[in-house]
Amino acid sequence: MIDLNKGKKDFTNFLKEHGQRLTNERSVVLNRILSCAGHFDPDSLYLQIRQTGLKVSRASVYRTLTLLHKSGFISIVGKTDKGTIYECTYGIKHHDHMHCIECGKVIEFYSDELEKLQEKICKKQGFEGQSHTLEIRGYCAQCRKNMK
Amino acid sequence: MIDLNKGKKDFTNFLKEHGQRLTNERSVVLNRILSCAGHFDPDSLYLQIRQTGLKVSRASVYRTLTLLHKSGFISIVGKTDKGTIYECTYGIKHHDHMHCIECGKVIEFYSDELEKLQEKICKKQGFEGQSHTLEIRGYCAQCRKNMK
DNA sequence: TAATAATTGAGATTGAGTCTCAATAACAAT
DNA sequence: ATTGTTATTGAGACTCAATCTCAATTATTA
Repeated sequence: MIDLNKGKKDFTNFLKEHGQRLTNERSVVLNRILSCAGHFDPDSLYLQIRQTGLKVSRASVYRTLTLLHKSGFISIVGKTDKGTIYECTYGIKHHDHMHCIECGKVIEFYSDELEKLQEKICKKQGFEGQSHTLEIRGYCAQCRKNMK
Repeated sequence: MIDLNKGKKDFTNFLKEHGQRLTNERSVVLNRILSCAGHFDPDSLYLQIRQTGLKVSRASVYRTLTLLHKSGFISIVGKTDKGTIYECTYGIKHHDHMHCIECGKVIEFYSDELEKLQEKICKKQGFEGQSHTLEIRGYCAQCRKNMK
């Protein structure tokens, strides 16, 4: 379970470092995101917040998402015709994915060696990596067996 | 160098399989994409085509890009405030991407070490990798400089 | 050549996301 | 606490990439 208070504190610190303030509106958005892990898009988030009776404008939701993105609390998973899809990455252990083309199974994996190699590659370019997405598509062990 | 004729033939085949036709407009767009490798966005592509004196409407450019995407000739690298960024993947050697959160710049890179490590990781899982996508998000050298 | 079906283009339309700016809220200093 | 300073908010206007419309056009099939 994610520690809401720690989240709030960490976000406040990030804001302070940039001469910005933790307002009620930002707090509302942050809480909503931390408490319902998973993917979301800005407009749905806005509607959800409004449904709970809280008042945060669309503009503020968008502005807060930009801040949360820059601070690394959330990351962009992709963009669809319904808009940007974000996911909460705060307090979530990073992992990558293998995706079986045959059966659709998704295997999560983590490799420290891989992480370090990526860092090394970034450094070479003067690039400061914040997050990444790696998806390997292919055939899982089970499906490979079945093919033979 | 990319074989324009082979490209045309392959695209025609794809279209035929879907009961569609290779028109002059589609041909113009295809040629433009195959002959200038690299990243591009739909509107710039449209303007480039118009500059050469050829007449293809914006709508057709967008429609053709959708087709080329579905047929695997091009793939989406990312989205910026200037629109979707595509890249030609037909006959192009594989590479991965770094995406600057600040300015939207996309840096291509290739690391043999990385490819081999991924293979090794797959093997451990009994997974047979066919293709992959890696996007590292963060800040490019230029933007990091500007931040200071 | 005629019939059929896909395609085009100009401009209207959509919709995610941004911007404006006066009103308001948070913070720092006294 | 009060005041001054500065960041933030919200409603709605605005932007602009992308899609849709539909009559005119073009490619294919019979």
